[in-house]
Amino acid sequence: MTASARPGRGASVQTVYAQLRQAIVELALPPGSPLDEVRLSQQFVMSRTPIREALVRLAANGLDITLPNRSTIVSPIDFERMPVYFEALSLMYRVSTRGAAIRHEAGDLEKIRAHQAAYAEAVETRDVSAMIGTNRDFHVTIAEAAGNPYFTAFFARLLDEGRRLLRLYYYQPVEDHLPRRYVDEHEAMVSAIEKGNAELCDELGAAHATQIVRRIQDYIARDMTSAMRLGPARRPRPRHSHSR
Amino acid sequence: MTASARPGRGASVQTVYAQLRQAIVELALPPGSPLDEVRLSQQFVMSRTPIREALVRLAANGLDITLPNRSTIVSPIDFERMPVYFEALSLMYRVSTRGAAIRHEAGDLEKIRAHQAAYAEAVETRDVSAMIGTNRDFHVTIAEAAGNPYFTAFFARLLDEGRRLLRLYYYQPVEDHLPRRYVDEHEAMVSAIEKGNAELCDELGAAHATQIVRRIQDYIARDMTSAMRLGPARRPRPRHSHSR
DNA sequence: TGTGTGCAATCTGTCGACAATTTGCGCGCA
DNA sequence: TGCGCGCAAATTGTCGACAGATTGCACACA
Repeated sequence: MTASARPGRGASVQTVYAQLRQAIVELALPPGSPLDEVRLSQQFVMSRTPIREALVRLAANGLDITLPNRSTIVSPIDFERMPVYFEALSLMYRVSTRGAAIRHEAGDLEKIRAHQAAYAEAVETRDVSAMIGTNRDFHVTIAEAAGNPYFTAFFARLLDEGRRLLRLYYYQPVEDHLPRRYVDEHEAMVSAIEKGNAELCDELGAAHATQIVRRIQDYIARDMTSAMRLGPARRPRPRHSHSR
Repeated sequence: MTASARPGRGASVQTVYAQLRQAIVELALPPGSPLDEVRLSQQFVMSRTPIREALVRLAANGLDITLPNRSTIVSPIDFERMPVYFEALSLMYRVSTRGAAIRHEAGDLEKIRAHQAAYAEAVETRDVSAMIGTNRDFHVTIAEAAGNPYFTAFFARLLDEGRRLLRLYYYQPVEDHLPRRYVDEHEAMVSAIEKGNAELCDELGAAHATQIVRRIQDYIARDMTSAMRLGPARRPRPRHSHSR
């Protein structure tokens, strides 16, 4: 989030956009926190104009919300939306994997396998940040192999929003056998794509999504029970107060 | 596209955005035409700043493309993308109609029927512009009834992009029996939604999309044969030169 | 006459400043 | 002490201007 070397003409907006995006999806900027234009124009050493443009582009991707005549804020995580979020995610898992099975071309599998290897390594080294990032890249690359830019863009947007959820819940207890299970599921997907088995890909995508949903439900449930043990007077989890 | 009454603080951007969007989807601004900031700031009577912000937001919705250090242009229609476009559109027809069958609530059907009636009237009066607009509203309202904002936003974006295609091909010969057929198909969809028959909705959505694809394919084929009759020396359709 | 170079016009990217709106605080009043 | 009003600070929306980049034209040259 700190200012780096001053970029050339035209690159300022992209710099700000990329850095803010990174900070948002990695929760360095927590949901609901204000994005003050003057403060940002001081942190990055530039005028408010490119800052504003970056904020508008972030808003278009759903990463922040512009309150008219008030400060724009990092998009809150609306937990009520989680069911429909996973509905969308599940469908895109299925569609992208299925499409990749049917339409993947020479070289696609190599790229997919490369991301898969990176993910497996992140699991081995227990690098949570790398796990989340490489997992996203893995699925985006599959979507690209499916050759439908409309789906790819939509899926990438969903996955980015999902990275924030994953940071909150998914990989919290790193001492866990489940990430390895996902490595296996990914392997099965790659294998099915290579064989061109669309139906199997569809099933694997749906199962993968189901797995993730159940996983997060478990964490939320554990979360609430552990919070309840603290007594009824305290709010369940103050950290979630920014949702809405 | 002309300047209207000067709006208040904060409304300028929305005004420019809405007007440009309208002009683009209705092909008043043809694909590939440049969106000059200074010219626009003269047409609307305001500074370049709100113009730029509107252009950025349009770019985020895929309606224009910003060429660095050059003028931004209205997004070209890439005819090579049409197959994958219809793949995406077809899926969203199915998902939104299916979802509406399962999750529609009180009052949703009334809104859907209102749009359907407006569409039917547009067909009767042979108002092409109204047909395209009401058709979009009809499907967006179904998507809203399905209650998944992720799908709704994606679908709306696809339908807006589709409005340009429709203007180019779909409703060109107004003397046609097919629009009435779509009225019937819409009726069937509403009925299936009301009954909560998700599987039937899925099939109707897929059939609706297939119908539209075949229709446009017919027009393109007719287009090319009629162009070929002009002789081999002339390019098939100069109007398509802006694609890519 | 065709081609390469250089200049001028045009347009975008960025900046600093002003105006309008919102927000928070302090004050008066019951 | 609690509540409402009004002012001041802070922040956004908009503006005009300057600098850098690109494009097109004119001109020189072969």
